[in-house]
Amino acid sequence: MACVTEKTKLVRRSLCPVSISLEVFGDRWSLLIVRDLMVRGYRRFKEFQESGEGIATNILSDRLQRLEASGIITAEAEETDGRRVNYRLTEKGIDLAPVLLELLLWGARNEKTAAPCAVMENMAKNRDEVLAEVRRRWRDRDPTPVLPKFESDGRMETKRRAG
Amino acid sequence: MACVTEKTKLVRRSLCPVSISLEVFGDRWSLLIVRDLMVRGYRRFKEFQESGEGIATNILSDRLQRLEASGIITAEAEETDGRRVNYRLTEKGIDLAPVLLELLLWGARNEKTAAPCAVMENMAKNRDEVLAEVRRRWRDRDPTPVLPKFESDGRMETKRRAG
DNA sequence: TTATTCGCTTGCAAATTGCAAGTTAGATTG
DNA sequence: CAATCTAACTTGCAATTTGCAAGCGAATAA
Repeated sequence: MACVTEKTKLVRRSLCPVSISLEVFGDRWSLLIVRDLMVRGYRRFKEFQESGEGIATNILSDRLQRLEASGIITAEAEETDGRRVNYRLTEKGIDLAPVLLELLLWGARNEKTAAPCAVMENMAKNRDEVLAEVRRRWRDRDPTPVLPKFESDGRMETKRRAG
Repeated sequence: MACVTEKTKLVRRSLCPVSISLEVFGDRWSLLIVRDLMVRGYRRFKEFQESGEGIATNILSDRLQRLEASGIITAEAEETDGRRVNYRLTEKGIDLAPVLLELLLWGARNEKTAAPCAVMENMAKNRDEVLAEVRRRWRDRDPTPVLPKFESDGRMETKRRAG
């Protein structure tokens, strides 16, 4: 029982790979950031912030740090502008491509989204090609989006307390 | 702007399939429950509760309800014992098998887990067969685990506040 | 030098999770 | 039949995390 000099708490968990994976990114924001890096070609804080998902800056900052600590991304200041930080997926991070692709396909098939059906079906039929292309763009540092950004239709879903 | 008679709040989100998927199960507990149904053959509240992940009963209950509301699982009282509720993945739920499999493989490859490497490599090489088997067991209501339960090694990772 | 931009950080409120005890209904036991 | 046990939650409250919006400090532009 090591007594560590950090704020800590008793943690109980299994060593199942799914469980371990979910400890790394078992929250919605982390995988959305990975998506933005992998699929949309985003690199910078401001881009993630404006991704259309409504992430708060403190959460974004926290998640970027966690992803970096987990070895999924790296952060590097731009040489021409020291204020700018460019984030990039690591090999470990790009290895999440199949997870992201399956999430994408599941969502497109089972929920209402703005993704064109034909595009999704094509991706489902050509998983290997898609994954290879994602990896090529990552290797070549090509920021071209794999898919466009599917905006919300501008209508906000509002809910209100009864009464 | 529909005014609903429920507790609600302004929600802003994109219509990207990944984002939508993560709204359904972008928390660690939901996917762990799906794993237990899909991989371990669990059906009952008590089984999930005792899965070794340390889920609190209120969270378990809440997540089961949400998964049911999302159409991912169904809940049915047992005929021989009306206290018992059997949960089962729907077609929509079993369609998450590729997501779970990729999570499993990513975890096994990139993190320290208790999964035997040979088993994981074999699964990675035979994704289609694995997915077919998972679906067959689901269709036949065969609760045989696809994989054993990877226990924590009995040692609890404890942390304590400084001082 | 002032103004703008970038990537955070901060203070506080709201929401969610976690803990452990409690409740209710169904089943079993004696 | 009453007492006891079991299954699936529910509850009250504390701890933690998320969300909002303003603020900060460093780098760059004008």
